Amino acid sequence: MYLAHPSGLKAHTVATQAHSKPRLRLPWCVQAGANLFRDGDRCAGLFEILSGTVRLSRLTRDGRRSVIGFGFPGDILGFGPEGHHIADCDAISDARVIRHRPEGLHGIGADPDQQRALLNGALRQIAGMQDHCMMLGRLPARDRVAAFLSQLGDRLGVPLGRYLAFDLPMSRADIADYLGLTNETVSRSLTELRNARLIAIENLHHFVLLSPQHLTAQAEGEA
Amino acid sequence: MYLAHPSGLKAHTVATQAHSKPRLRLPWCVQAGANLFRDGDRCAGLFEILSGTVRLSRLTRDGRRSVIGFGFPGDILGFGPEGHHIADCDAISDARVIRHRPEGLHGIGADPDQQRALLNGALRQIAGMQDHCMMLGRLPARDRVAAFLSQLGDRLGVPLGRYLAFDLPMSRADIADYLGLTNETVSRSLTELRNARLIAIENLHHFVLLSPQHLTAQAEGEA
DNA sequence: CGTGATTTTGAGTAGCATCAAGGCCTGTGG
DNA sequence: CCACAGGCCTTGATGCTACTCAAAATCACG
Repeated sequence: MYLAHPSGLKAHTVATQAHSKPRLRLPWCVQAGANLFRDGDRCAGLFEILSGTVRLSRLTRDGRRSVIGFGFPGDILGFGPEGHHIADCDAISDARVIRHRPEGLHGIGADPDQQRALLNGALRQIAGMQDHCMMLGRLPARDRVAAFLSQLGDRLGVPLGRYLAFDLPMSRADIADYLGLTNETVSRSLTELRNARLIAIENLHHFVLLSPQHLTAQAEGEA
Repeated sequence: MYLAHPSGLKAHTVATQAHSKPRLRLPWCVQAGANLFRDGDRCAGLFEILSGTVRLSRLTRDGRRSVIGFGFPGDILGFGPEGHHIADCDAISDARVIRHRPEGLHGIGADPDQQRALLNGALRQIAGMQDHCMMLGRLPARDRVAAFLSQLGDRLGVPLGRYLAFDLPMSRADIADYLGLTNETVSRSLTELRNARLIAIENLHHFVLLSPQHLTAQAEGEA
């Protein structure tokens, strides 16, 4: 899978390493803008994000870009089917990552616990992509942006009274390519949500969700 | 995963069953319109499609439907994360299915070969859903329909000279819900492709791809 | 053959993309 | 410290695509 939540996958991976040969390498610092791997590369391992944010993207034949997803601290990502990557992965902000070896995937004597953990992570990942597909197919622009901010709030938000505050590390263009919109439409949707008092934009990359419940409702199409 | 291609997964599953207790049940006939499982049901097994076509769909809170995917002969589908289904599965046409037990997923003494096969299937499935997301986000209606027909041609098509012919078991509404369009737009796109001599529509459910290459090019946005 | 469901076609509209200009931040050099 | 240049981001005007509403045509089934 490409983006797995820590629960389940992370715990198993770490536990596995504790009683076998060290498969853990030292944290590796990646500068903002640097590339972790490219579409078509052979998988050399699994990347666990310790800090920072990375972006998974693919290019269409006509040169346009689609952002598949983002990786935040705690996520594990970096292997595709048949042992090859099928997306580009770049650091959006300075990041620290650990590289794990991919024995669990393609080795002969793979650890069953690890395999089951990986499989569970993959199943969760599929469920998440189904949600994403439903959003792309059914929601109007404003609701997609609301859904995106709502997800980021759940993932990164720190409580601020009844609000949720978080840093938004990616650019408007990244968000647009993730949501299937243009950056102009993303920008317009953000001001719309701000005018509706659902969010506050402290500066370009720091957001506050003023009414997470209403934002979630918006994200589910309950206008 | 939800929809796995036969290569890799099917072979392993069958091989596994050959040397252990019989986990195979007799083929089970499902009438068109009947339900295999529902969103929220506990997973009772994996379904392998022998003949016919099934549809995986989910409902949004406001009652609209999204079609996640279709299952054709050779596909294996039917388990989600945490041991629960997260979609409805219905037979579109009369179908024969075999139900496999889900030991490979959640059992303690799971077969490693089977687990690896399942994981590989899940990874392939994720790759397919990424493609679907890119399509939903970036392609105009006509190209989405072209991509859909092109995929069906690859999967179901029988050569007819330089053409590819196949039965299209699902309704226009199903296609629309799969592609994130309305049935009117699907219909208009089909006539557009017919007028462009890329396809022929013998009757509502029997199609011929007159120029598979051009159709694929269309599907990739190369207008 | 008749009835209801599905599909196709048509007219009008809403929403998003495109094209274009202006504003805001950042970093650099005088 | 200030001026300037180059990105991003926002806002505006316009056109096109696909949705909505509506009706006609075709198909499926009794």
